[in-house]
Parts: sequence; C-alpha cells; structure tokens
Amino acid sequence: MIPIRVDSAWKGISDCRSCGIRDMVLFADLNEQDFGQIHAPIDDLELAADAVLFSEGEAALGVYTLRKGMVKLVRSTADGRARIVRVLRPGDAIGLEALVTAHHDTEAVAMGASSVCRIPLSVLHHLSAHSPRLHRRLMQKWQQALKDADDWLAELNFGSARQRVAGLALKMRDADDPRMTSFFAREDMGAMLDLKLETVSREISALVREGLIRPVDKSGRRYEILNEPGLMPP
Amino acid sequence: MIPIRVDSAWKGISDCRSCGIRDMVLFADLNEQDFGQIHAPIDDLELAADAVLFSEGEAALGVYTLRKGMVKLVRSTADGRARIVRVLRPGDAIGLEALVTAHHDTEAVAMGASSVCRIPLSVLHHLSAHSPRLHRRLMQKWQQALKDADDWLAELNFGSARQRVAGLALKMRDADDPRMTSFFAREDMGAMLDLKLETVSREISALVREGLIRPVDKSGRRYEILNEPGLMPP
DNA sequence: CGAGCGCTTGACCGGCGTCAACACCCGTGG
DNA sequence: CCACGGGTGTTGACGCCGGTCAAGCGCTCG
Repeated sequence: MIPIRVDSAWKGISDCRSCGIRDMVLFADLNEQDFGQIHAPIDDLELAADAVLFSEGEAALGVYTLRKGMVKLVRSTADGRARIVRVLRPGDAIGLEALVTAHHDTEAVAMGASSVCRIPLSVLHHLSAHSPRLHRRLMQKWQQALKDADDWLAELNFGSARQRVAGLALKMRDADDPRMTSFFAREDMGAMLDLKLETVSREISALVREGLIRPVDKSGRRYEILNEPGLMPP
Repeated sequence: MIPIRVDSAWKGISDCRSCGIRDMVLFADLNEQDFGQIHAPIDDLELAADAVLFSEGEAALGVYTLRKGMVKLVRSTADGRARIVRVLRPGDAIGLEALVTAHHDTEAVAMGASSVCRIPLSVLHHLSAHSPRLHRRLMQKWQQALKDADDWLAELNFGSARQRVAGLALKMRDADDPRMTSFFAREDMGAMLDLKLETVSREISALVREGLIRPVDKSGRRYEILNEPGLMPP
C-alpha cells in the first residue's frame, strides 16, 4: 500500500482565539498581546484518509496541531521496511522537530479524515522568544511527545503478541467513552506492534472468542471492551 | 539483578565556563551575562557502575548533563518487566521531563563509572526565560532526545534478532574510532532489543563466527567491526 | 584455590511467520 | 439489478526462529 501524495485542502485561515480545542493546544494560554505578535496566517487544512502531511526529510513549512482525526508517524528503515513510531490524537503537535532542524524526520499520514492547522515556523520562533506562555506550552508538547514515544516502546513493543494487541486496545480507547476502542488496518497495527498482519488478526479473534472485546462494526475497526482487567498483563 | 540505590558522590561545584565538553551541552553558548544569572550551584557528581541517578516517579532536583560514561533509561511495565528505552552518551541531557513535571518518569542508571553535572530546576527556569541562547539549546536537546527515541524504536526494535544485534553494534560505535563498538551485559542488551539474553549471546557468537566482528577483550563488551556492510540489513 | 557470577552452548518446544485459501464488503459496469 | 473483481480481514497448515531449561566454561575476587 503506497500512500499517494494528496495535496491537503486549504480550508481557511484560523482564528485561534475562538478555536474549539484551544485549551489543549500550543496557543492555549496566549493573551491578546501575544496574538498581536502573530504576523503570518495560521492555515486550516482538511486531510483525506491516507493524505501525506509531510514526508521524511522534507523541508518544513511549519508545525501542525491536530484538531480532528488521527495521524501516524512513519519512519522507513534502511532496508525499506516501514515502521509506525507513534499515533497522534487531537491536541497533539505534529512535527515539532522542524523548530530545530527546519526539516521533518518522519512521515506524517492521516488515518481517516482529519483536520490540522499549520503554524508557520516564523510565528513560533518569534513567540517562543517573546511569550513565556508559549514557551511553557512548547515545553509541555516536547515532554508529551517524548513520554508518548517512551510509552509506545515500553508498553506496546514488549512481550507476546497477545500482550501487544491488548495493550493497543487499551491505549486507543476513546477519550470520552472508555468502553470503546479503535483499531486500524491490520497491516498498520502490525507496523505499530512489530507483528505480521495475520498474527494481529489471530490475536484479535482470540480476544473476541474469549469475550474480552466485541466488534461493533463490520469493518473490524471499532470494538467494545467487555473485560478490561482481562486485557491487562497477568 | 536489583540495582542498589547508591548515593552518588559529590565531587565539587562546576565552573561551567571551563567545562571540557561545553560545546556539546546545554550551556554551550551562554555569554557572561547569562552566567551571571546563575544563582544556584551546579554540582558535579561521580557515579559508580549501577548507581541510580534517579528513579521512576521521583521528585526531581534538576536536569543532568552526562559528561562521561553511559546512562540507561529504564522503564518498568505494569507487570514488572524492565525495559531499557534508551542509552545516553556524553553530551546528552538526562531527565529533561523534570522541567515540565518536576518529576522523573524513567529510572536513570549508570552503566559503568560515569560523571554528570546537575543543573537545578530554578536555574533552568530562569535562564530559559531570559536567555534566548539557552532556550535554543534546550530545544535542540528535546529534539535530539525525541529523535533518539524514535530511532531506537525504528532501528533496534524491528526485525530479526540478527538485525537487532547488528543494529546495536552499529549504533554503539565509538565516536572517535568507528571501528570499535561497545556491548553491554547480555541481560541489558536483551532489555534493549526485546530478546532473551541467550538469544543475544547466540547472535553475537554468530557474528563473530562469520567474521563480521571480533572481540577485543575477554569480558565480551568491546568488539572490533571487521565488515561494516555485512552488518547492514540485506 | 574455590566460590560465584556472567557468558556460552546445547536440546527441545512453542509462538509467530509464511504461504495459501477463503469470506466479506463495496464499487464498477454490464 | 446483479455479476464481477479488487481490497481487506480471517482462518488453516506447516516450518523456523527465538524462548525455555539446563549444563558447562572462564573470569574475577575473596
């Protein structure tokens, strides 16, 4: 499955002051004075499923904030295998590394329809130097990203196939309804957990057979968690 | 092997202006004015092998810079298994997360005798707000840490046991002499690569047998790389 | 010199990968 | 409206890689 470069649709210029998820994002606690220092437009973008936001090694236009949907960060190894290093969810920052290197060092691909806003590097460079509020938020985003990366490694890429799939089920629970969880294409799940897609499928079937989870759609993406402790390690 | 909490030996107060590795570290490009704003002592600490610099969940005294030796970051999963999420080398910052949370979320353990200096949180909070030079360096350290984490996941925890051990050999090459590389206790290598220590030992033996690497000490820690392309993935 | 620890090696087995067939969903076109 | 075909998920058979258990070896240090 080779994702096709889809030009993301420009959706308008964002008025961050009235952003619906402002309390989660980089601009969370900017004041009027801070906003007055923004001299480049914050673009809103809509991404179709499998749209590539940016590619590995590409020069960066800015840093993104994920508003809706999910985005996978993909890294290709020297021998051409693709590894999903993390999955980002609404409120997460995408491509922070561009602040330092002006390039992206992973590929970012939308998993399903998503929307993001792009904050130009110039805006972030200026504000991070002149607004202690943004500066603090930026630190939080770095810390969150690093913790996510470490969690991903320690929890999802360790132990048996069964433990990994169960761990992913728990990690991908809905924020609002913790009884529901989202899976992905089996091949993607394999790239996340370092398993083959057949193994992922088998383990999911086993969890269903044992009554720990229950599919709620026919596409194999949404499941209800019936027995949470049963998914935890023994 | 349960590491015993070893109180690190206080070695003196650092004069960062004359630091031997200053060009690599957080304080790399501070000027005299910046140094004048440091109102708490930067302590130098010497760590014995297996000394615990800080533990998971512990309140943080500061952020550390590794001057000599190597430090492993260890995270314990819910079911008690220990996973090494990264290995830090001289110049790397240790415990950056404390800047945001004032707590450490991994355990840091010295691998062999090491030396670090501790920069109090108050100093970093003050300087990061008042010195754009430190602010920039801090970003670099965050970016480096996140890239290391992603690399660790994508390169060392993916593929066959053979590929993982070979990848570790390449990653752990000496900075000054790229023909030499360092291994670790087999159990530690297992915790890094998600392999059992016997498997690690077998794969190392195989690499030696095939003439790709050659042991240069009797402890099994130092090896010479004889055939670099042979270690790369096919 | 002996005890203990870490490394290596062997034998065996189970979990996961491989290859293949099949089921199901959905879009396309007759 | 239904036939067809591709994409994705599931399931089965089989083999191999890596885990398990155990024995033996070589340092290091008391």
